[in-house]
Amino acid sequence: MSPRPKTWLMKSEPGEFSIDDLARVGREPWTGVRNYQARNYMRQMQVGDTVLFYHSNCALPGIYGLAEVASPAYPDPTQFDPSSDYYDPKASRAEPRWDLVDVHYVRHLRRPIALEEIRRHADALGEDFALIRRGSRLSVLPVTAAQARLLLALE
DNA sequence: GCCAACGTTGGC
DNA sequence: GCCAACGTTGGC
Repeated sequence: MSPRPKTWLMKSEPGEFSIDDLARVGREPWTGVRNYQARNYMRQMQVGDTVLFYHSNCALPGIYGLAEVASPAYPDPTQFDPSSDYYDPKASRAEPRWDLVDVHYVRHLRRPIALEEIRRHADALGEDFALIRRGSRLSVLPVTAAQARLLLALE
């Protein structure tokens, strides 16, 4: 049994869904993850785990806020919806492929922690930090307690 | 089971 | 908008 709560980092394009959007709605199902490794990490999540909310594909990529896992993993309904961008014709309700968790808003960071700043601490963060591992595009990834402490100390 | 082609991610 | 890196697909 690993210590709880754990910390995770989840990426979202702010043009699609930003920390401001999460603050407005309060709670949101994290739809659209279509990568097996990211899905498997969501399956490991437990209610109460901390989420570092990361903005990708934007002017200043980085961590913008904190959220919390609000549900255990369950099938992502968008995989069944032919009108959704995330529809997966190979998934069925009997045999779903993709899971998600709900997250709820905790707070904005006092200031964003930019990717560029995070990179400057690459040595301390270590090789296992997938966010800055070369070539890694994982959109859901685990953060160790030490890494989380270091990152949040930058705020 | 190999691997080329293709689509996607995401920083810059 | 470019492009490197990666994951998936499908022909063989």
